[in-house]
Amino acid sequence: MPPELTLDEFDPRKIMESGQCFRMKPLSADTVETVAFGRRVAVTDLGGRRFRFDCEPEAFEAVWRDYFDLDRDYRSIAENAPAGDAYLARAIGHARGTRILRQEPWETLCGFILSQRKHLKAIRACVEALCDAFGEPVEGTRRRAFPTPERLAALTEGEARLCGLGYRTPYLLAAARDVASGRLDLAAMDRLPDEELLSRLMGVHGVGVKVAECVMLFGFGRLSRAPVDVWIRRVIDEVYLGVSPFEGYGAYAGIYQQYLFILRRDEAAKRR
DNA sequence: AACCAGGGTGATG
DNA sequence: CATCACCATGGT
Repeated sequence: MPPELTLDEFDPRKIMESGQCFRMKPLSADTVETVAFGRRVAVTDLGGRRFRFDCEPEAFEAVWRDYFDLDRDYRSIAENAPAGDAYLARAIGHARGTRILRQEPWETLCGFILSQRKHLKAIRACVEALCDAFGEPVEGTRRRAFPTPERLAALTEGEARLCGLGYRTPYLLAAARDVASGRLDLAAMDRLPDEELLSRLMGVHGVGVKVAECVMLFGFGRLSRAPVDVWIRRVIDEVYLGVSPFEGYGAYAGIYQQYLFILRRDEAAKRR
């Protein structure tokens, strides 16, 4: 019996379009599918805040409950947003239902290394190409897992480049070698304080502040981190007059950042 | 068909 | 430290 439950402030389709993950895709009007942790799940919106997770109950408890951050009270996070911040209030209204996924650090690191100077669609395409070419099979789907560090570390630059990575190819291989060699122990880094985690991640060739912050937020569950990308830079400049508001946003600054990002990006898209 | 994309690096003031 | 050209491909 696939788990069914009632969830507040949960919108899988919005999460899919949020830009924090690159492998979620629609199966139908009310169902999305993703692959992570070597498993596959399909989430169906049944209406009335009811959702079905198409997976084994053990997998739901072992992986997906945590992955989708289902035990966090996003309603109270929205209600406790900094007062007197009209733009943030609008962003919360617009992006409501988006949660911060707890993704695998390795895949998150690679995904955001590849994300630089790419649209969401293009990131998805090259991540999926990497998985198709070098990932292990996953039960219950024809899609494949994200390739292991060892697998990618063994590739030549020419092989990897076939997946459309462009000039990011050496960056990805550098990350793979760091992790495969043990020089970068992602599992152990889970316990590091924020500043040390940040500097370790930035030690990878091709990883700067922005990518490292994204990995912290989306791959290590550091919800206070607020990556500054081009969209957030515009929000800071246009709305907050050049002064970053994130220092005052507290432990969930990363969640508010995500809402601001989505609003600003979607507003720009509407203008075209 | 130009133009730009959830940036980073290395070289120069 | 601030700035800047350049990076390789794919989408629009």
